[in-house]
Amino acid sequence: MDYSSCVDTSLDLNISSIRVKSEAPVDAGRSGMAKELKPTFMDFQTKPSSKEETGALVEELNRVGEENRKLTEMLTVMCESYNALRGQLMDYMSKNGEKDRLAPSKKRKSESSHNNNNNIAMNGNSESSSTDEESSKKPREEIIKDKISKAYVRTEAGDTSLTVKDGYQWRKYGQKVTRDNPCPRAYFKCSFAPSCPVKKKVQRSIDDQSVLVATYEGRAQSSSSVNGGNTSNDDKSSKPRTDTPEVQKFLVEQMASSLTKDPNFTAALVAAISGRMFQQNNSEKW
DNA sequence: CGTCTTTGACCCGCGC
DNA sequence: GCGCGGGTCAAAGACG
Repeated sequence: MDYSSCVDTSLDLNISSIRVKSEAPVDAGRSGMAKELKPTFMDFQTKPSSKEETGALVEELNRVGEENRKLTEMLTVMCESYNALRGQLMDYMSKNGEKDRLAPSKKRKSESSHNNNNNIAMNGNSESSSTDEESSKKPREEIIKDKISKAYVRTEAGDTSLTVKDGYQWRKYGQKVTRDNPCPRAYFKCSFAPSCPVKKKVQRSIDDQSVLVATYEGRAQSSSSVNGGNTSNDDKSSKPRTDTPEVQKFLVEQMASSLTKDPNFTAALVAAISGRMFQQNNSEKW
């Protein structure tokens, strides 16, 4: 699931509360839960003050580790649920979007009608169907080539740049002010492979100028992965390899940071966890 | 020195 | 055929 381009990156998944009685320095919040436990554990082993204390700390560590494992499981379940919901939303949007498209505008590019989508959407599937209408006019090769998806990225208030940090290398080759939006639109090509056909357009939303609308155009690979990342589908031919540890780490960090920054998500997570714990306590009692 | 960004000019499709 | 508008090119400058 690649939502790296529709999120911002400032959050830390840090578990400072878990670092019980440890003076281990914070690891810049980048290494994730399991790794952050290590320094604590090492401290316990190298500086045992007494057997009782060590035993208690190890017990605490085990308990925290178990909690960590449960939280991970819950997070996995939530991600799956989120993906399922997202799929349903995409279906719904593609159906509605089709209605909207059929009505107006014979213009070759009808992008403005999609600006009112919410800022978390990356509606690759619905957009890709937009070529159907034009299929009678376009040359065959273009029909095959076109696969469009959008990403909505909220930016900082003072950030005037048209850059979307999606983890990939783009070369800007043009900028244009369009008629329907006073904010300039920037055109990017993949700079990873010169022959790569994938392109990206970035423009601020006319409704909310703190939101960048990134439109990805390019041929999708046949593997329609279920990872929820439409962008990743589009860019496979252009991107650096996504199976490298660096890229995977980057994506994980992006995902974690965006999820934890979203107040709705954290609220839902807290509710889910507390609900789960409550449920668990009850089931243990009964 | 290589890479990236900027920006005016140019190309092309579409509507009138 | 002409004008408009979106998309692309490419020279020049900036930057590391």
